[in-house]
Amino acid sequence: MAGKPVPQRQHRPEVPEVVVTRLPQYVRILGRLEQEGSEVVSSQQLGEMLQVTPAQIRKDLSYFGRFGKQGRGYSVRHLLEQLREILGLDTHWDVAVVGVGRLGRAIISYPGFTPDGFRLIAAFDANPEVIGLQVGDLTVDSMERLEELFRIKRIRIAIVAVPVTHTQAVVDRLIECGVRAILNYTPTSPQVSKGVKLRNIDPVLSLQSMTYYLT
Amino acid sequence: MAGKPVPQRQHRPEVPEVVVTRLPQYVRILGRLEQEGSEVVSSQQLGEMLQVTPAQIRKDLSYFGRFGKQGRGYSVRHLLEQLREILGLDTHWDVAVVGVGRLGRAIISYPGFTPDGFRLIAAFDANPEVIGLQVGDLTVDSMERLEELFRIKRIRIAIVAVPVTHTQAVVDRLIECGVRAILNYTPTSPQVSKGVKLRNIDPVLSLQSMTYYLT
DNA sequence: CAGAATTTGTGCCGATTATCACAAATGCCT
DNA sequence: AGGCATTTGTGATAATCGGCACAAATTCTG
Repeated sequence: MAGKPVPQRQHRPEVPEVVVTRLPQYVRILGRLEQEGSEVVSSQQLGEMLQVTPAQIRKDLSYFGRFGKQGRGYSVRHLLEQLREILGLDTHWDVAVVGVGRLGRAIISYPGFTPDGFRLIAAFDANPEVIGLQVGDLTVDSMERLEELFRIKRIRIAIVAVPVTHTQAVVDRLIECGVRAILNYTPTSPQVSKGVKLRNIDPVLSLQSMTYYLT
Repeated sequence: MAGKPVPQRQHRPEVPEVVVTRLPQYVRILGRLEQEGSEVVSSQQLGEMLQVTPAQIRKDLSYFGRFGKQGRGYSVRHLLEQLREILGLDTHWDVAVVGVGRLGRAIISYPGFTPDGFRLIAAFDANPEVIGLQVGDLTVDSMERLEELFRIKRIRIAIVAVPVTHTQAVVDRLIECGVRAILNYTPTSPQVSKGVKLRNIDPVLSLQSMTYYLT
């Protein structure tokens, strides 16, 4: 009866998921350093900037190779390049938004995804009043065209911002047509099959866990 | 020289922070169950709904007391009540938003905070074109009134959605006038002093950690 | 060029976190 | 009432994760 929850499959089983979640932060800092013209950086310096121990940074990086030089540190440009490749950020990713309510519109209009290599190329909604609307530089498609377009355009990443009652159904449809990464803005954590990655953006949960410390 | 990163202070040192972050999820599910009229629930059932092991739920709850009944489970209503009290969700919290750009406006208009007991009662921006504007049912105040209003209204929770370059300065000002919990929407992780809680909402980092598994 | 100063990569260990497994308590059924 | 089925709370154990500390490699300094 139980149905013990199965842990999410690891892409490369030897790399813990926590490590993977830290890599983008390294990428971001390195990007900033490169902008500023830094050529070399030590785990010490990175650690101060990110508020983690230098040892952790070195250990994290060691899962993927040996990028540093003893006595010197890491080449900013080289490490950045390597990490971007490891994370698959050396190419552009096509992303579609499902649900174009207030939240969906804000997401589409948010200019922060594009510079990081994520291209919003489609948006879907069930509401006839929204379908056909121009939002940002996207035209909202009907939910009926979802399967068709995801398949044709080979979209692997979706952002979900539908009403909470529809979340699971939408997620199921997305997975069915090849989506492997879902950024979920609804206040639920839908079930996803093995091999599908899910990240929840849930500001209310964040607030509610902080109030504990305010009492 | 290092400056070893100090771990954030624990409110009740014996309760791990991971446990606290799970409690709001329990609250949410229990709320739904109460709505549906369930009177009793077992850790087994809760675990299935949340995709965690029943043992974890029981262990988590055991940090705060003994809420269940052997052979029966937990009273939905009672457990919900207790958890809401533990998290400080039995009262309303006043919250202010700093930064009323596109993102700030979306946050203010988002209807999801209010039902969970968070009242957005003020909004601030530095841009003269935005100050005085009506957003939702708030009027945007000047940044110059920030200290004044936070102090008078005893606001302890702030949502930050300012340009990334201003984040640290704004956070410092907020802490200076008594804010103890910050929900940060900017793509940085500002430094906060001991005793101040910070949660970052950073969808780009989430996307970037998922692409690792798509390669 | 020799010695001092850095800094990496990693084996090892300690801390934290999750899970197991079972005694004790309760409810249910006949 | 008695036996069986459930389910909690928790001590013990296992798995995961973070950090120390040091050899090896490199740079710097005079």
